[in-house]
Amino acid sequence: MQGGKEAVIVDAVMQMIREKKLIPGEKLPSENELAEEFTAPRITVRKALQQLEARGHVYTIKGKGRFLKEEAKPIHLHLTGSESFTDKMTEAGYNLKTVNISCQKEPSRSPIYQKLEGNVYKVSRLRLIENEPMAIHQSYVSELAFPDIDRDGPSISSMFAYYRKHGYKEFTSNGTYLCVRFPTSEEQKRLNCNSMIPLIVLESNTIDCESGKILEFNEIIYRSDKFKYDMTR
Amino acid sequence: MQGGKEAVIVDAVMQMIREKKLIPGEKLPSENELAEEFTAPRITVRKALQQLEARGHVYTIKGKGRFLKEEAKPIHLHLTGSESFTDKMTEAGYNLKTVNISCQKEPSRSPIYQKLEGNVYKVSRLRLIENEPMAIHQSYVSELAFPDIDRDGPSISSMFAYYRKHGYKEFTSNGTYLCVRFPTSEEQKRLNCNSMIPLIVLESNTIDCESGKILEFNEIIYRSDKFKYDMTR
DNA sequence: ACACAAAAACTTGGCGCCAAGTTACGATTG
DNA sequence: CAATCGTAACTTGGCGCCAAGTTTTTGTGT
Repeated sequence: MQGGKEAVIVDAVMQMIREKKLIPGEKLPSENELAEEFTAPRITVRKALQQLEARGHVYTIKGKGRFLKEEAKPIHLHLTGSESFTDKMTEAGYNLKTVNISCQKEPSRSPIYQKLEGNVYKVSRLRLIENEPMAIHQSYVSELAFPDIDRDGPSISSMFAYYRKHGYKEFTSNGTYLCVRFPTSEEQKRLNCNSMIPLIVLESNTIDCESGKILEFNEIIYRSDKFKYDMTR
Repeated sequence: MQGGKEAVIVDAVMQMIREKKLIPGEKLPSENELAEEFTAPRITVRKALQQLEARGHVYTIKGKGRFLKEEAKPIHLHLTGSESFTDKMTEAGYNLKTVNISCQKEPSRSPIYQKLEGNVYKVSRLRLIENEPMAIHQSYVSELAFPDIDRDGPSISSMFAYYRKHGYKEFTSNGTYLCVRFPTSEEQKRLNCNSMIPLIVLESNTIDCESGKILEFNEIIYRSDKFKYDMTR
């Protein structure tokens, strides 16, 4: 895989973007122009530009050219507080909406069965801010703990509210891990993002403070480009 | 940009990897085989496979095929403690080495001049664990605070040691932000990674506890795939 | 029957050219 | 002179085929 020239072209365009030499909506140089400028075959230029598009920086109109995308101002998100995502966004004045995507029984091969017993259901919710999909919240809940989860799950929007309805009042967690990965095609559709927008995934759990009982394991999947992640304690 | 089939193929191969249907070193199906299986043009398959390669999952040998890369076991890294990276790794028993990459004066257009006065030098160090490049640490230091930074910078491996030599004893910071971005071609070389390995960048500063003086602004650039990031407080 | 060389079949990589869409320019018409 | 239409020049997108490397099969000689 010939990466040298392609990387140089990607670097050069990224620098143009960073230094504001290109403004959002502005047309990028054409493939032919860049091929000449960098003394590279057109296919190499195309690969570089397609990489930029996959990363979400650029959109393409056939016959017209490629244009720099407008980038939204990232939303400040405190990653290390104990407040829920909902509370954080609401307090900051954002219009937050939650849409339940699905409630599905996990297949028996799923690694969740190394952590939870009984039939485990994955409840997935899409979080939208100002009507734009920003994050996916997924909770893994056992039927042993919540026998009606299969029936209730498809209409749950807040897991905390659901747990409160079952008598749990205060919640904590005993560990949170962060990883970065790329969206599946399904996630691309849900989050309206390109194939190479990295997702920040926080894996954690929810524990009832009083009994120490694990209520769920969860994953919060954020678009990495939509938030400014504050790690300050 | 035709993304549908490409994304489906990427998903399918990623699933094969996740479910251990492919073991490291094993050969992937050829472009022609996948083109037939997914009823897609060969160029679409190639794009999908090249995406997997750019993400670091696959390596290619021309004439032979594509093979699944061995993935190292991620190193546990506590992101929210106050210990230095060096202390964390050393305490965990890893063989950590630091190589000074460069010390360069920041160009006048640099955004660092909105935060620091005087000539600012960027001191870059490469952090290797078991001789494998894992992270880049970059400190932005002003000549006003450290008049000899230009001369001393190229041989600095520990900023904390340098500050201690100047009489500073205890350090804190007043904020840390996390973002995810892709490596420049230079970073790809330094970190020995492909173009689409996301980097986790922690931006912070170092403050002298006693005087409250800002000693530096810094960025720690981690390969996102090499660590298991523990966010637990 | 075995060993070696050549050819065929397979693999990924690259390129030229045509396909499909848009814009600009020149010619024609009212 | 302005408006409209057709053509050329430009744009990105896709495909067939050849390039370059590897492996397998076939043919030949001992």
